[in-house]
Amino acid sequence: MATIYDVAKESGFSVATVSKVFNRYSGVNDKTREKVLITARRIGYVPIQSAQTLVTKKSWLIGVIFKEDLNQGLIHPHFGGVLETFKLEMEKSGYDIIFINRNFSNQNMRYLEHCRYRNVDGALLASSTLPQEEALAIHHAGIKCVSVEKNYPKIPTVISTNHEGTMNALKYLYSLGHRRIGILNSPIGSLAGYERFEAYKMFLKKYNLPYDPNIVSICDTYTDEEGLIKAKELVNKSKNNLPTAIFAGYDKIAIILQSYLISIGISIPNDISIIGFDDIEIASISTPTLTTLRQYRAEIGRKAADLMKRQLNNEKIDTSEIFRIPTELIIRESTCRARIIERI
Amino acid sequence: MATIYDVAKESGFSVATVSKVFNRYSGVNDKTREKVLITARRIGYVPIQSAQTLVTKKSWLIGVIFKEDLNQGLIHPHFGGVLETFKLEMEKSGYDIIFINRNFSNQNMRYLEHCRYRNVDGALLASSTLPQEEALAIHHAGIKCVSVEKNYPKIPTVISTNHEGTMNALKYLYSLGHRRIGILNSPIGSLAGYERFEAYKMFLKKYNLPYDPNIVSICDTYTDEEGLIKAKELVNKSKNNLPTAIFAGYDKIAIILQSYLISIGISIPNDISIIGFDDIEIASISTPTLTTLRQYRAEIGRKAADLMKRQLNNEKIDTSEIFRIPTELIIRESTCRARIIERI
DNA sequence: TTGAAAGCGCTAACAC
DNA sequence: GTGTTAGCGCTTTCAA
Repeated sequence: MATIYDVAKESGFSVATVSKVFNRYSGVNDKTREKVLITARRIGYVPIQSAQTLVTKKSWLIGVIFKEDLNQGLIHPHFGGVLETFKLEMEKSGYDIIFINRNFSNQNMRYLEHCRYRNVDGALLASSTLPQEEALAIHHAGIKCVSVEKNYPKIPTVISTNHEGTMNALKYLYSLGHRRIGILNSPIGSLAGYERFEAYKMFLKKYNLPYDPNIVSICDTYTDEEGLIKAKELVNKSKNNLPTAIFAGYDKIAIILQSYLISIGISIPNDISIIGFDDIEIASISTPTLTTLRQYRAEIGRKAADLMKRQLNNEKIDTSEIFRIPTELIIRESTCRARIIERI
Repeated sequence: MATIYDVAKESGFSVATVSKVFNRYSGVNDKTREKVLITARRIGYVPIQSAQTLVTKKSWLIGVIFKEDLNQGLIHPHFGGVLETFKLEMEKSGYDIIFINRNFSNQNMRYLEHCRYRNVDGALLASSTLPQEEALAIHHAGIKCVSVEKNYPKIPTVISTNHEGTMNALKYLYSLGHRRIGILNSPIGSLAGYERFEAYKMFLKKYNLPYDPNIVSICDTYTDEEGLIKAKELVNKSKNNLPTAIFAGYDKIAIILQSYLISIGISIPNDISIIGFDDIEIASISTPTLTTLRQYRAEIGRKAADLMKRQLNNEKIDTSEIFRIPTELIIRESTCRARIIERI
């Protein structure tokens, strides 16, 4: 492979000059620059990143810490969508994306080790299981962080308006006449799950509706199996007095719930209305199609990339509040007006 | 950050010895090894990959060239699935995954340039639009390649048994009494599309059925819009004599076709049976659920990783034939016995 | 505007 | 078994 020395020799200038050309320094004669560039192209010179990194300490690499219960990884409909736009935006500025994992060694702090091993300039935290301690260690190592999942002190977070979204969903159900609204929620260990559940409780208070544990089920993990178990649990607990509507913490679980209810002879939405959260592709294809809160994944990814770039340019970022991306209520077939009988 | 010199100084040995310890050389005293390791852990030493790469020319990085019409990127249900397992398997052996893109400069051979810039040891070719010329340039640069999309000379390819799968699908339809079977195919520029279409034609010949261009539509791209256009075209061309069954080149387009047919009052499967290819998640959720050929994406990813690792270990790989992963016919609701009336 | 040279952190002869 | 040392390909003072 051609090195900077080859370009220097061939063009008749020194390596210092060639380096300056490639790093867009000002103090280079235009003719010199042109000659160097032509020579470089002719002999197929490409600067080697590892050599650059060694001296500049800048790798142009962004680590992605991306791991959840499901091990769905890249195909995860929500995070995969966020990541796609984040990646595109970072690539525009010359950064490449690399996945950080825990295979690196057998100690703790493995994510941090992996980050240092690869010298990443920044890290996108998109793991529902990354402990605060590890996140902060990465931050303190001088690696610029942005989170799109949990909220860590001093690290900017980009996430949907879970509270408002959930409120809107519940108000919509209320407007349809529903007064007995259950919840099948995502794990409250995740920020999204926590905020949605808090919104649920606040809604009940605000509208003077009783909190009935018999129509509340909360998952501990995001697996399909657990989703089904909790869906059944919810039905069993309330079988003498089923809710007329159920808010499901995310679309996947809404679909699981819907299928289960249909399988035991409950009609959706006539007997029970269902509302999800995410608006993943399946939501518009399932039967009935799912009323849900759309998350703007591309917007989240774009905002995260923006915050990342600004930090990489050493701008100060306000980390005192979470950056929110609005959600939108998408009304489809899984919700309808509560039957009058319910209100007697 | 602690360097190898710090470890050397602190432990009382030389950098050469420390290096040997970290590279698992044999000629190191056990006690020495232990002391070095303890010191390294104590001061938080992590070897810097860019320094290692500079001297060893090995980056432990695998580039993924992953791009298709749809720009779905990571969320692409087929390639995303393949990539996920590939990534996991490569990570087990110490390799990290990096995405190679064309933003690198403004010339041709941009993928190759990006590969060299990052010094990748191998490249997974998963792009439906990567020209042979560029693929071979990467191969000739000494970068180990595996393809999971197109077939390039001298580069091992892992792909599903498209021919047998399509044959099985069509035979199944035949066994249900269908004699007028249409096809709404993926672009034949892709290997998958080509092989499936060839299998279709061979099936007709084998079963002595006429080839009728009125029930054949082939997409030029993988976009949803094009899918719908070609679906309509197929129906329009054959509206006086509709097929009783249609083989769709991939699940997404099968769903689009199905929705369209239902929207114009055609009943699935009673009027027309539909069969897809992929078995993506939606296939089991759509209404009716989709009969389809399951592709074992994890198997493809695993086999690709295996071939990659073997090349990285300088094993010779037989590239004379394509490595095939079997498909499986998954029978669901979108297919049924042809009505007798059709056979009169 | 250009060039000489030191050094980034590591590996791998080679010498001891 | 262990240590010395010359690079790997690049950037960046500093001097010319």
